[in-house]
Amino acid sequence: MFSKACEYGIKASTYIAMQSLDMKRVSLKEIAAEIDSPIAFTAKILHNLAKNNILQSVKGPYGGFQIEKEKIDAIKLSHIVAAIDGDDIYNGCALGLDECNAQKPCPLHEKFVGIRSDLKEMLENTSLYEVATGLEFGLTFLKR
Amino acid sequence: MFSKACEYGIKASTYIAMQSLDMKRVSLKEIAAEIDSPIAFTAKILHNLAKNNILQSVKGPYGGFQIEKEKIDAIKLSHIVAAIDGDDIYNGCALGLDECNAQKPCPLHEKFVGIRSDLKEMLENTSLYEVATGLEFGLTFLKR
DNA sequence: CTTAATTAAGATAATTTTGTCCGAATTAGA
DNA sequence: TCTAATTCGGACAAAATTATCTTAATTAAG
Repeated sequence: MFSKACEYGIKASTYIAMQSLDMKRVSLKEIAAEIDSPIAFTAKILHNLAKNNILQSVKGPYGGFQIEKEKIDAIKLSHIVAAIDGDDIYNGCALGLDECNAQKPCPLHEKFVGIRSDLKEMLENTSLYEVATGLEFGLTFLKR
Repeated sequence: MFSKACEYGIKASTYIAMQSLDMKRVSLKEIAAEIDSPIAFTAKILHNLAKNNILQSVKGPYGGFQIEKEKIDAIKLSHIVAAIDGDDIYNGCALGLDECNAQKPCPLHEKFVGIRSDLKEMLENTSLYEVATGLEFGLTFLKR
């Protein structure tokens, strides 16, 4: 479904958001430990998300990653996925055709219309706030 | 969504089914040309599907691939996907957790329950017959 | 100003997926 | 039986993804 990079990106963003709601900036090392991901690979993903204005990085001692509190509700899963994997997951053809639409559909096109739009809608309507609070309340988990 | 191998597998099976409905056996070369796939890679995928009893291969001159006419309606997309990609697409965790369920869910678990079950149901209920006839009637396409 | 903690950035490596090549096995037909 | 057409099977290669390593840049604090 998602690439490994995207999975890490979503998990990291969720953890950073949770800590940012509590005014805490978190280090790369802490993030990687919390989401069980390779440190250097995670660094690149976070760098990418920072470039895409989804989170902020701060260098130096006491540095780390954070998300502006006011943005946590505005950032949707679709933003993170688009930054890392692009929009193929909900806009691309299930069979990989370059041109696949109602006019010239692949054999699975109609079958995927509903599934893809449900997925797109879910990603566009699910905020980082929502997933981060579930984590904070101990209702959801990032490891195991 | 699907791996490249799985995309080729679905397209090839659809084309073979369409020709088998017309009592025609088709060669690897013809299949690869019709679905626009690399020949040798396609051979391995078809070999796998043959081992999994989804289609039949016949060696020698006038050999090629075919699907028993009576099985075309019984073969579902889920069988092809399971043989090539496994069942992760509808049974796995969206964030890659080994253990992710209602008792110990990842932050996206609930969000994906509906999407995954829709996808599973669709793959389990869509027969090769259905997709092959759409292709035969010129309603759907395997290239471009 | 110096030091230490941290992210940035790029080179490199490992792994997985995708793709190619070639000889072996099979088989229909001359 | 011989030949040619085909799949089979395994080794190999290329590309993409995932992961690691090293050095540079930045910055807080003493």
